[in-house]
Amino acid sequence: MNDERTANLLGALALALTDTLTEVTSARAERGAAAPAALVLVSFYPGQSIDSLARTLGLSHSATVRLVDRLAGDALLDRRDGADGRTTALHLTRKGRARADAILDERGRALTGALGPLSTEERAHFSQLLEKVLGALTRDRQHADHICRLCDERVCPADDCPVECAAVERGEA
Amino acid sequence: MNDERTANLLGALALALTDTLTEVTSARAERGAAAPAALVLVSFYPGQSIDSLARTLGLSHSATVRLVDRLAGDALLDRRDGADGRTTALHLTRKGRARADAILDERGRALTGALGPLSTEERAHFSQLLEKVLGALTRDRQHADHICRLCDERVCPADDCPVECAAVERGEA
DNA sequence: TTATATGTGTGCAACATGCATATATTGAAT
DNA sequence: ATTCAATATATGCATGTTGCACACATATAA
Repeated sequence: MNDERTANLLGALALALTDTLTEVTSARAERGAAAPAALVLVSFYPGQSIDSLARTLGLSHSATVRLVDRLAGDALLDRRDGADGRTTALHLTRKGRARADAILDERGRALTGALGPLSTEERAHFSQLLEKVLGALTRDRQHADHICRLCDERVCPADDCPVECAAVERGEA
Repeated sequence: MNDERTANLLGALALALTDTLTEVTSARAERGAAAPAALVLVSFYPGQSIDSLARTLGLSHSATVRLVDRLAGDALLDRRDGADGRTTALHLTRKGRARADAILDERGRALTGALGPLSTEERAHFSQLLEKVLGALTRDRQHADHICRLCDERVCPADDCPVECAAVERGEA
């Protein structure tokens, strides 16, 4: 077989899917490319600080402050007092939670649709292959969080996630 | 099996790969996210007009004019006279060709690396599954070109490309 | 010849982003 | 207890990419 061609197909699929997902998720939070991920992350990890969010998003601190400004301006999230006097605890509003859910639903719909042409057996095998590739790709904890920044942890819990598991392994070593 | 989880893994992989590929390719043409694709497209389809490039990139016309300005300013491509008096024919300079090659090489390296954990048999199967998903994803000719905007046609010629083939099928219908 | 469509380029404003910096709070060392 | 470095948040500013509206040139059709 031609590995280079397989690699190229993989690249094309990644690009095509990311295009679609960006389109679909950004439509629900029109505040830049990172906005949907921010909502999803705060939804699953409420009380998170801006700095922690910045690291997971892969944005600078100041860019994240501005992003939070915009989302708070849209009444999608609140800044509350953190345990530490310096930190801010981010929480979604009711409206923000609805947006986060919509983002995850649309994303899930698009991705499930992409699996449409595969049979049940093929999907099972595809899943195994995806797990292998994903696990090997993961560099460390922070990278893992970044990769999973748009993941739906309702259907893919952390203890069963190949990316999370790889991060834990790397962390122990 | 859990389809939603498989879908989620697919989304995570697409995101992780696109992050890496964007990083790797943008490092060779630091003129915005679309710059690497522009170089690759002009490399495989020299003489192309700005409008055609804009449609394939999915950018507005004016944004593409500016992108071409920047790339020409970096001496990566030339504007020549087109057959039509209105159109510009885009051609890469020697330097631009070298960049396009570097972009494709780095992209290929990253993607081939991602396939590392798979056995020969697994890669062959993976390839088949990717083809099915990609083909079904393709909407029309223009979408096909957009999906393949960073593809290495040296290793994945159009007559053997599932995306191209799907576009042709759709076009005939 | 006139009207319409197509292709290119520019003025302008909007937007997201990073760097440098200011300020406040925490924790550790003296 | 005081001082100093580290941490967290926020802001001023500059940069870079983008789209819209528009101007202009060229081609095509009526």
